[in-house]
Amino acid sequence: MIRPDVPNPAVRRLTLYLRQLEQLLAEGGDRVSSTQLAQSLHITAAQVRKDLAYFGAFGRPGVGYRTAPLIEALRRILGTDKPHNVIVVGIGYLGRALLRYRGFKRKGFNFVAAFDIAPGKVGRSAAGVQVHHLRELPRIARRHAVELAVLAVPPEAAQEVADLLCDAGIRGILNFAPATLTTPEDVAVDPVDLAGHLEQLTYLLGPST
Amino acid sequence: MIRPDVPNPAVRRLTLYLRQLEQLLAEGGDRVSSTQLAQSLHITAAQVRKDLAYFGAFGRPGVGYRTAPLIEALRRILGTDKPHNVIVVGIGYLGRALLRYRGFKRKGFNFVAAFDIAPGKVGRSAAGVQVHHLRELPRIARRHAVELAVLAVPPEAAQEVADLLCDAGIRGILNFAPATLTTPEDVAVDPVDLAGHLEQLTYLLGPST
DNA sequence: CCCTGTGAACCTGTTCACAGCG
DNA sequence: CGCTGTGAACAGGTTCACAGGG
Repeated sequence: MIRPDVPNPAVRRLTLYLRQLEQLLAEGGDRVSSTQLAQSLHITAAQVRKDLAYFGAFGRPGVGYRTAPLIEALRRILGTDKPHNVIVVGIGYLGRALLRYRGFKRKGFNFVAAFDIAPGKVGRSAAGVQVHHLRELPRIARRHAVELAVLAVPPEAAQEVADLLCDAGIRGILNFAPATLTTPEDVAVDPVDLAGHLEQLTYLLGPST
Repeated sequence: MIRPDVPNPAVRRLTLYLRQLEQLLAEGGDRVSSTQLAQSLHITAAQVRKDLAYFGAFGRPGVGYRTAPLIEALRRILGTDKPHNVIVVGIGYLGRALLRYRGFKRKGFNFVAAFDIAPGKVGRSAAGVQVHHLRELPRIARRHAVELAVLAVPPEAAQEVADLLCDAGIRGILNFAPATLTTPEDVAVDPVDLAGHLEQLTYLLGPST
């Protein structure tokens, strides 16, 4: 199955559509129009239609989209129709919070192992997940066929760990370390720079106000 | 001082330039070329030059950019040359981890108060910050002239709390709740959907591989 | 008549290529 | 000669506007 050429921003919005649809379904709405969806997300209706149309004709003219089937379709497209095994590397406060974050499990992400190098952490468990020494990573990642990793280590260690993850067959890295990672073509990195996000907001506060 | 019309992606990259420059300075490099900067961030040199040129002529032809002054300039542009008071609303695991996250303090963000509604949390302190009842928010936010808030509450409560924040004079919200917020024009929202980010990665894993 | 799907027009942001300065 | 700053060319995404189906 060949992936059609879809703009990256459109894929990011798919997540938002899915979220909105799930809420809508919970409230008993079994149909939506692109206009409704657009308004609740503060974007245009044409945008919604075009984004969805990249992946198929899910709606019916004159009617709109049926909520439940569209949810299912979006989950299949995004890959969250099946559960995924995930590992976390770096068990500081952030790593622990992420292990406990319920939004992940709700989407079918299961943490199967955690990794660190601090003697005080290795061998214990965090949020019900066993913490292993980093050197065990290749073995354990392969055993559980893990494809996704969450990286929450200090920036100095990030690249080194990323290399290890790539060697261990990981295909996607959610990177919380404020560092730019270099990975092979076939390993995706999604960077989340927490301090950077706050910095964007201070920019918007305006000059010297 | 009127802000020139700068593309949003360019502002986001400013954060990356700053990060790279700080690392470079720590390693003793007192000059950089757009090419070096570009390579370390996996973008083009023209991009770097154009982004910086939106804000002024910081470099010298034939030489490049001087690290220290450029860092200073970027901090001033982004608004992190001065410290900022920040509050956190929602003291779950994520909220607590964010209170402890060192990357914030390193950029001059100081948490002056935390808020929740759970009786077991209110009145205690988390990560050295006092946890108040949500109803105290307006008073405390105003007293400390707080402009920025981190929102880490359940999605159902997000909009309600956002309204409260806006009324309390907050100018920017870093939103970790998976919900789209509606705010007045002059209040900026930067959404960080953690589960959404992992979902982007599963999309990239490809269909049924 | 309402609402989708879509080519075409438009716009924003990126890359190119070069003039000009140290 | 090296490297910046920048207008001009280009590319990628968004919005428009309408044809066509329920």
